[in-house]
Amino acid sequence: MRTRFESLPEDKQTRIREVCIQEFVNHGYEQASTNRMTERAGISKGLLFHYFGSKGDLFLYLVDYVSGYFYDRFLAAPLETPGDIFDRITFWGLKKLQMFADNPLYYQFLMLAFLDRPKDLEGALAQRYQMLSERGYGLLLKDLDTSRFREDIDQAKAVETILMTMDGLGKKYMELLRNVPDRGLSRMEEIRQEIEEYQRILQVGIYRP
Amino acid sequence: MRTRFESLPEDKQTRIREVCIQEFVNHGYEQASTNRMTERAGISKGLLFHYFGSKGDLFLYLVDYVSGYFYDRFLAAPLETPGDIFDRITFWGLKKLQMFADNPLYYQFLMLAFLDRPKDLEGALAQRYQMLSERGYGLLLKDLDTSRFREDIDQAKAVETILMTMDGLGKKYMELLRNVPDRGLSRMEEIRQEIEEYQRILQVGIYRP
Amino acid sequence: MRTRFESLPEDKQTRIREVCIQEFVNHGYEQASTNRMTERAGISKGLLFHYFGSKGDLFLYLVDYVSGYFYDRFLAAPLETPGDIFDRITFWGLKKLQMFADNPLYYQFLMLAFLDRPKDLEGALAQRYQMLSERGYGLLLKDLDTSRFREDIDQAKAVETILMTMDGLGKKYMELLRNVPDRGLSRMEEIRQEIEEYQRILQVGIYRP
Amino acid sequence: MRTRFESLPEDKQTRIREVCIQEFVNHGYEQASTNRMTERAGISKGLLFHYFGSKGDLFLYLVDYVSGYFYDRFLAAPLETPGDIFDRITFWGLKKLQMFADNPLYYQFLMLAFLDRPKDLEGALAQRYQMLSERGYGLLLKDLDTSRFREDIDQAKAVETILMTMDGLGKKYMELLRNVPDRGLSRMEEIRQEIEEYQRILQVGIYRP
DNA sequence: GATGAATGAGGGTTCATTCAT
DNA sequence: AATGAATGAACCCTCATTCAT
Repeated sequence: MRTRFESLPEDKQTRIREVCIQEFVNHGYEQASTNRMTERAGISKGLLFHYFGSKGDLFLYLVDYVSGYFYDRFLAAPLETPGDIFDRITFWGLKKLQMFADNPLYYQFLMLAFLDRPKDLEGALAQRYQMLSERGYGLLLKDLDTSRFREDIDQAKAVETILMTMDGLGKKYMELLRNVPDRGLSRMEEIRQEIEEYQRILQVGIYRP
Repeated sequence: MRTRFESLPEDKQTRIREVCIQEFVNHGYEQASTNRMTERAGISKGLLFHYFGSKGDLFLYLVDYVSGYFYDRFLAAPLETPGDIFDRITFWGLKKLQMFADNPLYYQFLMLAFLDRPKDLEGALAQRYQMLSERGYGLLLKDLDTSRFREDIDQAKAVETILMTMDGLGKKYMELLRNVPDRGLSRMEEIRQEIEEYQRILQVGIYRP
Repeated sequence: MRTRFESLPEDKQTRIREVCIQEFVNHGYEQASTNRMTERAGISKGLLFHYFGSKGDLFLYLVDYVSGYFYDRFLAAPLETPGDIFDRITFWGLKKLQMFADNPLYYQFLMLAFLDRPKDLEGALAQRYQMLSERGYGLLLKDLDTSRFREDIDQAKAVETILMTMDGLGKKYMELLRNVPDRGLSRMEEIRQEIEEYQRILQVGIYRP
Repeated sequence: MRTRFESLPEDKQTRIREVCIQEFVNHGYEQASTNRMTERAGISKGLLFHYFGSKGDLFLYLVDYVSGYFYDRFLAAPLETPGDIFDRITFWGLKKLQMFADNPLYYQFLMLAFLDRPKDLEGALAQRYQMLSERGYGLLLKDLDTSRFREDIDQAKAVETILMTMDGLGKKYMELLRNVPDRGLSRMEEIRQEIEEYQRILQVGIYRP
């Protein structure tokens, strides 16, 4: 069942979406102004509410749209990476980088929506986050092969160490891409090598045996 | 040179500060209302502006105050921890936990100020963050003893791996403290042991030799 | 000459009418929303205006429809009640009760239209009220037989005393029916007896001779 | 404890009150516009809310003010009318007429507030109505002397007959005063005589013995 | 120093109505 | 006949800030 908005010509939809996402990313949910949105999109105040009903529903629509956008492009393929946890995480980390590089605006919007959740929409967003997580990150830890792990360490903590390091790396690359976005995916191979060095450090340890 | 505000009786200063910090923490910078602050502090609207000039200046004053508060209590002492990088980081991580446990409201306020920087105050806050960082975290990596590190790994990356893991751990504990604040520092010893297990994993590595 | 609306299939007409009347009764004329009406009736916004031209015209159409509805069922038969003024008024009062019980929604709508007249429609409604009154209530006082009245009292005032008492009673019963609508007409005989007691009091007077 | 508004110069208070009451009487609670009020009172939009907080609170303030106005002038004196129920009711009925004649605008405002209670304020208004009623009308039926009543009629119904007739009369006079307000209290004596004729009719009855 | 009355732009949202399709 | 996108004024209310007292 198409919503009112989705029945619009594609280019108009796109223009309105970009304007609204930009406004949300620039000012945050509460501080974003529907007035500015309509001005910049060149439509009347009333029309935005004709389409979406309320600021909150507009936000949720955009979350769904952007989630779908990334899902189709990056997440739809099942996570069938062979190999151990390091391989899987590399695969997943690079996917996130690709998503960011592909559309930094959209990616920032999702981060805003999922990490700085506006209070009013907490419930609705938590649910969406859950769903999207399960389709991606969540599968990472299923059926994990830890046969090569040392036996004298806490295995759960070992896994968490890997995850924390990779989270930190992800944040670092994201920051870098945000500040020098034009280099985009061109560094991808370079980054992959860097990740591998970090993984090797985790594998063999830092101290001499 | 004392500001107008600092010439007030200490208890009145304190009351006003607590009310304002609470309001900022509860609503964020933009959503915080100076009207509510004056109402709750029991002073007139005009007076707040008489003291601080503007909402932004009030915020910066509070950032400086809270920074000073923590600096005096936790950061002033030089970082003379003996031992290698792991020891230093443990020392630093526990300090952050202590700061949170000592005054969760102030800690949250600083996190708000430094991590979700309000656009208008971006510059002023970045500068303050820089200064505070250098006095604490920054010293961590000075004159680092890496003599026990393996030679076949990238040393800078090894250090960063440690830092990233410890950042992740810090976030985890902070979350825990926020949700179960009454346990407070009582778990400190427990946490120290947990940190050491993580460090051991980093030291010896995850895979069997 | 059939209006556009009246050329519609009967069931569609009915659905639209019920929805609109309900909306007017629930919210009053000004607060009633044509948007909600079209949503609930399952027709487009434009169509309502295609049929009725404006909110005001829609309201007047409904007034006419409901007036006609009651007129056909309850008022068309000439008021040929034999007997004196008391008999006639009893007859008329019971009619009003029947009208309410027959269709409380319609009855409330007419009360809204005629007693809380929306400012914009004041003139048009006053005229309609006049017409409907004359066909019902108005006939009540034509060719009145007052031969049994005392001679030492003002006859016009005596008649008005009866009318005012009966109006008061009517309001009381209406309130009762609204609050306990399911009992509906079942109390009709009981009410008739009550009315007769009031009339007897008026006939013989309150004080001892 | 004076409210913000009550600390204003008396003439400014009066101007604002009259403007707001007029607006409420002209358009009803929901349809009344705070924008129009501030325009006509010559104050800024924000100021009205600075004084009263919300449209609803403004309305309740006005209800209290007008209630107090009438209470001081007409209701404060205890209802010590000697004589029977007819005397009491005459006394009370004339009071209401005086109240209307004294300030028709205020009187209409109270009728609006108490009889067409805005839904949002239902509770607060019901409570105020209760209190005002008890101080006036409510006392009417206390310690009633019905010793001169006939014994063959239902006494409760007899009392109610009187009340209903007088209500009807009250409404009639009110209507008349509204349409010819300039005559005001000048007809008071005339009206008193008319009331007495109605009461005599009720006392002796309409039919010949 | 201290007050709080005063401002007016801007917030999200609803509304009856129009008109190209 | 029927649609629903489109309008823009108006709604109540909040805001940080100013300034005469």
